[in-house]
Amino acid sequence: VQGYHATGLNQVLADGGLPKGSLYFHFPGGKEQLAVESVRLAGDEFGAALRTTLASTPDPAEALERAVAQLGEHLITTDYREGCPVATVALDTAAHNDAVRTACADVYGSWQSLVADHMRAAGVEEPADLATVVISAIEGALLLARTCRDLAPLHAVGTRLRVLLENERSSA
Amino acid sequence: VQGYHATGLNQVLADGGLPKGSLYFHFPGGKEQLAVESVRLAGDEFGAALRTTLASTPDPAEALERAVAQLGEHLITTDYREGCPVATVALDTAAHNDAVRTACADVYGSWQSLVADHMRAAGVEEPADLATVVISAIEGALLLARTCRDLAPLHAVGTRLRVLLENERSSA
Amino acid sequence: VQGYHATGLNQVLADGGLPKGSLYFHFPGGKEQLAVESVRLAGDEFGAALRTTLASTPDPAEALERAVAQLGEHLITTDYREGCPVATVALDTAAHNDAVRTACADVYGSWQSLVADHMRAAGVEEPADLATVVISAIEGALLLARTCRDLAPLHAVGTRLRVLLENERSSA
Amino acid sequence: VQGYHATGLNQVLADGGLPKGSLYFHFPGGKEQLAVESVRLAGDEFGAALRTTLASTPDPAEALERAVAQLGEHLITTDYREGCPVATVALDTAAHNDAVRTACADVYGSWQSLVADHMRAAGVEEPADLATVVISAIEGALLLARTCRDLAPLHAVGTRLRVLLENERSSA
DNA sequence: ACGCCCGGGACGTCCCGTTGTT
DNA sequence: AACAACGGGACGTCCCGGGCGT
Repeated sequence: VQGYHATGLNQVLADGGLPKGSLYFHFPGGKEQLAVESVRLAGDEFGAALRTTLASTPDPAEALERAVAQLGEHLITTDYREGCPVATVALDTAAHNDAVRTACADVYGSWQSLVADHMRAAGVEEPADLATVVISAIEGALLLARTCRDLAPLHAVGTRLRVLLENERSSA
Repeated sequence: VQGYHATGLNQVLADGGLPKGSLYFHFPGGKEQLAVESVRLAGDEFGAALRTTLASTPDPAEALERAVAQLGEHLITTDYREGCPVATVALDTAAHNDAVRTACADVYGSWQSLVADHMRAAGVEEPADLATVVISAIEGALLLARTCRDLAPLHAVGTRLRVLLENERSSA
Repeated sequence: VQGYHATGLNQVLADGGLPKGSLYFHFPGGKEQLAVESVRLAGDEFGAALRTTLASTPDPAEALERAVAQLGEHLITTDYREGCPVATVALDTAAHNDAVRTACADVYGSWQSLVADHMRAAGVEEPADLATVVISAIEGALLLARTCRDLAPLHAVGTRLRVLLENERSSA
Repeated sequence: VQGYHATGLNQVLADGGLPKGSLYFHFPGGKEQLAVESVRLAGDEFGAALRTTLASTPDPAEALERAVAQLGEHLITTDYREGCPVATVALDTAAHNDAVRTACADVYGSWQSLVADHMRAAGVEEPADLATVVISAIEGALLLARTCRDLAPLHAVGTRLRVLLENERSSA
C-alpha cells in the first residue's frame, strides 16, 4: 500500500499483529524478503480478482471497463490512498534492489498474461503487445488519479480501451 | 530521480556540494519545500523538452512517437535509473503530503495541456480526455519499462497511440 | 574462541546443529551457564594437553618452551584467531559476571598448579609464585601475539622463561 | 574500560555527555572509529604516566616495580574493574576488525618502545625482546589479577622482573 | 528432549530540523 | 550567507529468554 522506504510506520503496524521479535523468524531475509512476499501476495490477490472479472465477461472491452470501474471504486473507498500496491514499491526500489524489482516485474507479467489470454480467447491474434499497452494505460491512469485525487484519468482510459481492442480485431 | 523517502537530505547536500546550514535559509520549508520545487523544476524542464518536440512535428501521432522514443533513449542511457521524475515522488507522497502531491498534479496538468493544445491545433475537437489517456499510457509504460528493465512497453504504447489519435480525428 | 558478548547464542546453536528449544533444558542457566561450562571444558582440554607436554619433558624450562612453541603453532594454524580461549571471556565478563569470572579464575588456578607441581618435581622449592609469573607471561605473550599478528612476543617469552627458572633453582 | 561488543551500555553513557545524534558528526566512522580513537587516547594517557614514572627512576628494575605497583593500586581503587584498557578491546576485536586491532598493536608498540628506551639508557644493549617480555608479563599479570580479584600475580611479576633485567645486564 | 513461535528490548546507524557562531 | 554542533527520534537488525505443544 505504501512505498518501500516510507514504510516503518508500518513496522509499528506490524507490532499490531506480529511482535517485532518474531519478524526475523518468519522473514529471515529482513525487509527485502518482506517486501518481495508482500508484492507477490498483493499481486496474486489482485490477479485473482482480475481473473474473476474477466471470466464473467466474454467481451474484452467490456471486461476491462468493469475492471477499471472496480479500481475506481477502490480508490474512492480508500480516499485515494490505495492505488496499485505494486507501482509504489516498484518505483522506489527499481534502482536499488533487484530482488524486489524482479518480484514487481513478475507480478506485472502475470497480469499481462491474464489480459492477453482473455483477449486471445476473444479472437485477438497477437495480444501480447496490446495487453502490455492495456496494463500500462491502467497503471498510468491509477497514478494520475491518485496524484490528482480525481477519477477522470481512469474513466478516460476506460472508454478508450475499447477503441484499441476493436482496431486490433478488425485488422485481424 | 529517486523517491521522496528514499532520498536523504545529507545525500542531496553532499551531491550538490551545498553546505547544510544554508539549506534552511534557501528552503525554510525544509524537505517538503525542496521536494515541491524539485518536482516543479523537473516538470518544467521536461515540459520544455516536450514542447520543443511537439513544435517541430505537426502530426500529433508522429510527435508523440518521437517523444516516446526520446524517453526510451533516456532510460537506456541511465540504465533504467531515471524514468519519470514525478511519478516516484507522486506515489510515495500522495497519501501523506498534500503540498507535494499537488505539485505533482500541477506538473501532470501542464503536460496534459501541452499535449491537448498540440492535438487541438491538429484538428482534434475535444482533446482533453485523449491527452489524459496519452499521459497515462506513457507514464504507465515508463513504470513497466523501469520495472522490467525492458523497453517493450514503451514501444508498444508508442505504436498504439496512433490508433487512438486517428480514431478521434475520423470521428470528428 | 570468541568473547562473551561477541558471541550470539543463535550462532552457537547453528554451529552446533543443536535445536534452540533444548538449550534451556540442558543449560537452565542460559548463556551464563553455557559460558561457564565452555570455559571449564576448554580449560580442561588445554590442561590435559599441558599435562602431557610437561610429563614428557622433565626439565621445566625445556617443557615450557615446548608448550609455548605449541601455542605458537596453534596461532599460526588458526591465522591468529584462537589464542587463549579463557582470556577473552575473562576480560569481558570480569566486571559484570562473577560466575563466569570465577570459572576463569579456577581454570587459571588449575594451570598454575600443573606448572607448579612440575617445577616442584624438578627441585624448585617454592614454585607457586614462579608458576604464576610463567602463566602471566605466556598469557600476555598470547595477547600481544594475537594483537600484533606476530609470534615475536611468544618467542621472546619462551626464551626468557629459562632465565627465571635457573635463577630460582640456583637460589634454592 | 570495557570490551568492544559489551559496550552499548556505554552508548547510554554517551548520552550522558554527548547526545546520540551528534555522535556521527564527530565520529563518521561509527563505532569502529570511536573504538580506535578511544584505544589511542587511553594508550597515550597510560604512556604518558609510564614515561613519567620511568623518567623519575633511573634503575629499570625499580622503575618497572613502581609502575607495576601503580597498576595494582589502580586495580584496587576501581575494585578490579579497570585493568588494561587496551587488552579487552584487543582480544574481542582481534579476529574481526583490523582497524581496531592495528590501533591496539600500535599502542602496545609504543609502550614497548618506552620501556626499551629506558632500558637502553640504563645500559642494556639489545632491549627490544626484553621489553616485549616485560609488557607481556605485566599484561598477563593484569589479566590474572582481574580474573582472580587478587593482586598476587602482579606482585609476583613485579619482583621477578628484576631477575630478567639483571641477567641481561650481566650478560652484556 | 525437541522444535516452533513469541516478546520485549537494545544496538548501531542515520535521519531531519534547529541552534549559535562567524 | 555559511558552517559546526546539537538533539531527539526512528529505522532495520538481532539479541536472549521463555512459553506452547509434542
